[in-house]
Amino acid sequence: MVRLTKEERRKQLIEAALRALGKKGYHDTQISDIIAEAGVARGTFYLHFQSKREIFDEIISKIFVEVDEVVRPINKEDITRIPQEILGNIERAVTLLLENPTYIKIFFSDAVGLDAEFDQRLRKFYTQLLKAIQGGLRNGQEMGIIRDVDVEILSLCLLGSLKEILYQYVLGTHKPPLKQIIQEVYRIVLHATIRPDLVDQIDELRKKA
Amino acid sequence: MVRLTKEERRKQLIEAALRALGKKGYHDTQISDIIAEAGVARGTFYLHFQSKREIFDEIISKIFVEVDEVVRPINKEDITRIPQEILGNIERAVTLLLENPTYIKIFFSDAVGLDAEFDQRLRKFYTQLLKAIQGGLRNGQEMGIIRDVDVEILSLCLLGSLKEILYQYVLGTHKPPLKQIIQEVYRIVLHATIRPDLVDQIDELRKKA
Amino acid sequence: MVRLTKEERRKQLIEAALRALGKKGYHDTQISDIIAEAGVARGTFYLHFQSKREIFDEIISKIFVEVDEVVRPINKEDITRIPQEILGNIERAVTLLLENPTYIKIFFSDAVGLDAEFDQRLRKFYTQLLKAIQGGLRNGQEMGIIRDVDVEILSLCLLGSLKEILYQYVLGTHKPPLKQIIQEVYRIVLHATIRPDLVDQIDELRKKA
Amino acid sequence: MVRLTKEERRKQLIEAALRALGKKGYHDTQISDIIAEAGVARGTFYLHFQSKREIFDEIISKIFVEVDEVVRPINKEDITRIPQEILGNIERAVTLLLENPTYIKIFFSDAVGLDAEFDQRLRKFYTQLLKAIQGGLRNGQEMGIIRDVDVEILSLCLLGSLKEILYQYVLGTHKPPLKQIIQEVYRIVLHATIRPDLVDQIDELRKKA
DNA sequence: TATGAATGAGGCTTCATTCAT
DNA sequence: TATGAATGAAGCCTCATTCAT
Repeated sequence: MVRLTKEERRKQLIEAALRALGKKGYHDTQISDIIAEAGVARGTFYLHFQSKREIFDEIISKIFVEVDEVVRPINKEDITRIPQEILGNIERAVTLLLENPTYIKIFFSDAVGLDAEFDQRLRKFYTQLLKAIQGGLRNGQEMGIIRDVDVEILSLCLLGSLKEILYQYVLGTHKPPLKQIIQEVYRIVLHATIRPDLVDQIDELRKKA
Repeated sequence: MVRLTKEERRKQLIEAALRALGKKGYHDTQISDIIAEAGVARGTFYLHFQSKREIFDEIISKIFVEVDEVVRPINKEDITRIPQEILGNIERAVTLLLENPTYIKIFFSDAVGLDAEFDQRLRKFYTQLLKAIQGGLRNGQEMGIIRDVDVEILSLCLLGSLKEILYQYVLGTHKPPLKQIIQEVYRIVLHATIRPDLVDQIDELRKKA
Repeated sequence: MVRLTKEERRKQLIEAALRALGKKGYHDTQISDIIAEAGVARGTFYLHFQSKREIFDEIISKIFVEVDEVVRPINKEDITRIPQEILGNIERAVTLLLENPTYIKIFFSDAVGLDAEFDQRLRKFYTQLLKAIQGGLRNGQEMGIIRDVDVEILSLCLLGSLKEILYQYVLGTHKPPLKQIIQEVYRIVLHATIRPDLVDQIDELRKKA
Repeated sequence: MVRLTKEERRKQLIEAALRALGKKGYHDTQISDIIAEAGVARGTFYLHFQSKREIFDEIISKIFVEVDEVVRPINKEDITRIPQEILGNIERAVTLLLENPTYIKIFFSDAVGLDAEFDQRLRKFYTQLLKAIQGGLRNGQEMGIIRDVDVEILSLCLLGSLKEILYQYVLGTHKPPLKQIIQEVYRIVLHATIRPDLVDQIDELRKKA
């Protein structure tokens, strides 16, 4: 019988749950899996979490927080730095997710349809993300950089593209080096969004930075 | 007690299951839901399907078939018709899915992570779809129409964009008219893929058609 | 596998639960006991009752109803018949309870403290019973038959006496013939309540009847 | 961490358990409740009691002892003092119980049906009590004071009356002042037991004393 | 073919008790 | 003596599947 402090055990259980979730997905992950992964007795789990649901909530929140920490607001003062900053956000987010493939699995599949309450949290998260993207795009349009395009649909495309790449990455279908992914995504985004005649010019900015 | 032929009953059960699935998702759909929806006794279900899993498989297959039927191979002989044909494929697929939102729900959430066997089927489906898209893109590159871009990543972007739009559509977040969706997607795809200097030219082709 | 109609099985389960309750009391009666007693699988229980609590509620209600059916309102028109009618009520109630000793066990011990909701039902039942007794006593006082005594306390004494006799009967401590119990209780009640100088006179009335 | 002697801690735990029991009843009182009430760690409890059952036994014994200490044997030499002594016993017992409502709760509800062993202790206690009452009654019959009545049933009535009054008192249904309760009970007992023609005479004795 | 009562493995959670510190 | 983390048996309930009618 190994004794840890409450805090340590809690953390360990969350990590164990994350591993279990990664292996089996939410619906097939049982308390048994989590405690086996943690090497702990059944009762110990309930010493730290009131229910299976609670630990899952904790995990979701944890992921939200980590993603939030990594995505920084774009400083729109200095136009020349905008591409770089967008790129930085994408890079940091993608890196975080690729380093924690389970996060992707949870976000993109398990969680959806989990239950009403969670669906709402997830939807809210995406809605905010989309709002942010849309804001950026509209801003670009006002500045005359972004093409005349339905901003809402374009934002969905950007989000969907990223999600799909990550998802397939996790599935192992396609695993190019991280740098390359970012690079390509950036270029695609560029073409999809920037006024055709400005693409080269903008890209120059980035290369300099 | 209504007596139907085996085939009729089977079909009726599949439709009932589809409705139930649409309401609750795979994991929360119980046999009880299906038979309630079908207005049939418990035993009757097992007269037609060996297990819950089997009817689900059937449904998946059904969806695959329908999607397959709607996506037609592009005739590459006549270059001028290519955009139109691609557009046609997208339109037909999108229409099918939007008319059967449950299909989307199943594909994009429930099914993922269902279990190893299903995951493989789904992956295979997507792999084929991606292969087709990639083929088209490479073709376009050879012909000098498509930009010099990582075809694999671009194909993921296209797929992801479409999925995301459909998914958000189902969630009800964003519900523009079908025509507009197709239109915008097409334009985004165009810019994302076509050599910038050819965009206008190509678009002309489509308008004529 | 024996098949009964839903109604039959339900009834059988209630009877089984009643037996189990009689043997072990509420807190120690497990679903296992009930289904063992009924010779039925675990799932079968839940086909008929949503929870352990539900079947217990059902049983309580059943007992309430049976007791209610047996206790008839006293007709105060004909004074000479009042003693006889009271006696009849007591006799029928006592007979019912002695024939179903489990009822007594449940009422007098298991049930008390079960939980807030049930406690309230039980309390309400007793309150009504006490009200009825008190009404009878006050009536008697107005007619000059019943001694000048605190009616509320006297009613508690009457109720408590009866409960105790029944309870000890069930425990097996003291098991005189039913007739004798009724007889003695009546006489005790008589002396405890009736104006001393009228006792003999009143008792004559009963003997005639 | 306050350090107490073994004896002090034990006493403190018993008091805490008594409070917990009073709030929730035996079946719903958990070790957690007791230690929370005592402000002590889980392990500490088991340092002093081997099991939940043990502390409960201790409590029961404690109550038995206290009741025993309060009920004094009747001195039958001086007939004139008998009513007073009986009254004194009742008064002291009732006072003790009303000052410790938990005792009543435990005795009259929780405990009953607890388990075979405890049931036996309780039954033995009551049997002794009843024997004592019966002894007194028979004595009175020999002396020609008590009516010709079934002593066993009468003793049950007396016990039951007292129990019911106390129980309803605890429930809060009826809370007259203590003095009045004793008074009324005495009068009821008097009429229920004493030869009708002696009632007044006997009551005089008490008033003088 | 149709019914719906019956089954029982399996999951979640509780809580008295133990044990390392 | 005191702590509180850890244990695991045992109970409740669900639900896919079976089977007698």
